[in-house]
Amino acid sequence: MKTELDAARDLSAQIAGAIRDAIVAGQLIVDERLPSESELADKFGVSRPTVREALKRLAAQSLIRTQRGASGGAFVNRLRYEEAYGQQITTSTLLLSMNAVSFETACEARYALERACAPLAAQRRSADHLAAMRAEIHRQGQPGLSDESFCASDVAFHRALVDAAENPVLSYHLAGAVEAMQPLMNMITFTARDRTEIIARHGALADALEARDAAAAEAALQALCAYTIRLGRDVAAKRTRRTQEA
Amino acid sequence: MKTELDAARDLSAQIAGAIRDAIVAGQLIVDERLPSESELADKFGVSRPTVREALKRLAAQSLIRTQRGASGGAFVNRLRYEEAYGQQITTSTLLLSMNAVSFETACEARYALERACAPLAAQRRSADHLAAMRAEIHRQGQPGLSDESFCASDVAFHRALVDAAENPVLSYHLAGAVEAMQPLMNMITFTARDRTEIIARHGALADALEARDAAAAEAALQALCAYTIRLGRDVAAKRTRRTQEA
DNA sequence: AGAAATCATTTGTCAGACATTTAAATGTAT
DNA sequence: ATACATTTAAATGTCTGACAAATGATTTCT
Repeated sequence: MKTELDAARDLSAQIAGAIRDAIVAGQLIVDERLPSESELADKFGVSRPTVREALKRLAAQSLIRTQRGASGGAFVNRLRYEEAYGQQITTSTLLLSMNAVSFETACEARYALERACAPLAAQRRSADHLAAMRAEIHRQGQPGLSDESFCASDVAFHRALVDAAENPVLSYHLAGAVEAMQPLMNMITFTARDRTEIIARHGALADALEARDAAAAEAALQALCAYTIRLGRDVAAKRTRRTQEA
Repeated sequence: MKTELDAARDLSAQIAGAIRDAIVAGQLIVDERLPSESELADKFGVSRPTVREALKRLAAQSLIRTQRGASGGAFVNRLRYEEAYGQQITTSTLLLSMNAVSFETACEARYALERACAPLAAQRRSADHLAAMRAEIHRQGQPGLSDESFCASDVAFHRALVDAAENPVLSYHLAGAVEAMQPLMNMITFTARDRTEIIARHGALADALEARDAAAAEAALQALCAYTIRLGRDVAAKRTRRTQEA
């Protein structure tokens, strides 16, 4: 039934797959202890190092955690949003850098996704969310702020927007999209005028949420998207010109 | 600088982290070969099994691939969308099941995200995308279709919608959201009337895309979302009633 | 009874060996 | 000289056995 597919894979990959399937299928529930490495080795007919490699694969995906000592072992891990965020961000970042995704494509995706949050955020935003956004806007206006810090604050601002939608599933999916943009954004040099423009848009967005005006929020995001893509185009154009000169 | 954080982790986790950082930072480029396991063992001052565990961790995240034989070894893997999809879907599915996310929350997130695709899909949809959607609609209308197949077709329909936006980054982020809903959807029993209703909405959505009418597409999605959440509520209500009876 | 010491279990790590795969080098025959 | 077969070397895959370290349970001593 499975030998055709499995034959091509390492034993540790097969074992990891079998255990993962059991977890996904709910045969192993959260916090349940797996058999010890020796027992697993016997069960699968392999040596302990092979079992360990399989377990490390699962640990890398946060599917299990291990504990040493008596009554230790490998336990099915409750996948928390915070852990999933990290992996999601790493994967998204690498996807962008390794596949030479254009700034425009990534930017379009990011703002499209944020736009999805706008109506919910307008409806549910708390005073805390608004305060967080205003704080970042203030930060972005401070003189002497490095481009990198400006980008970091931009990310924090947008994450506050996403969190304002009060939907953890949405926050999870957007974490990657928002954070993965940061390396791309860091390639942009923001002039004082650029910053003023962006800060104004952020202000408009915060105002819209405060007024619970979904349409205005979407419009602000749309404008922000267009402006950011324009900035990206300028950078690309400058680089092309420089390359041609050289 | 790092010893405080590293001290708590296994050697294999530290080594995997070091290599991962090098990949993310671009110090190791795609298709570049890592030193052999023996060389890595020397370099990090650990044994080969420990290095292997570290490499398996990275392999589990598709960051590297290994090849046997002469001139084999571990190579930095180009993270492809297809591979990333799979991990994304597994993670999303587990996040939903392990954190007892309500059907409503997941559904809301999914449709909010799809709504983000609607304007782009309306603008860029090709004849192929439309054909794929129509085909799934036709499939959904066939008598004798199991609930499971109906759900699978629903997923295929929505993925066609997402792909119609012609933005791979968007497709990637939505893959998890759409696919992870399937197990939750499978818990619903669709009556003939439910199906008729859903198929009508799907038809309206396809019509809107064909007419390149973004607003109509968003409206259709909104309606579909509301209807699906209602179905979920009914199921939950029935289950509660049954539990109380018992 | 309470604290200390011991024990048993389990993961973490190491060393060395052999099996298997694969590409390159070598040799051979046409 | 080219084409094919053979050998070789390098690398990963796997196994065995061992010891270290952590940790909860047990026993012992006060």
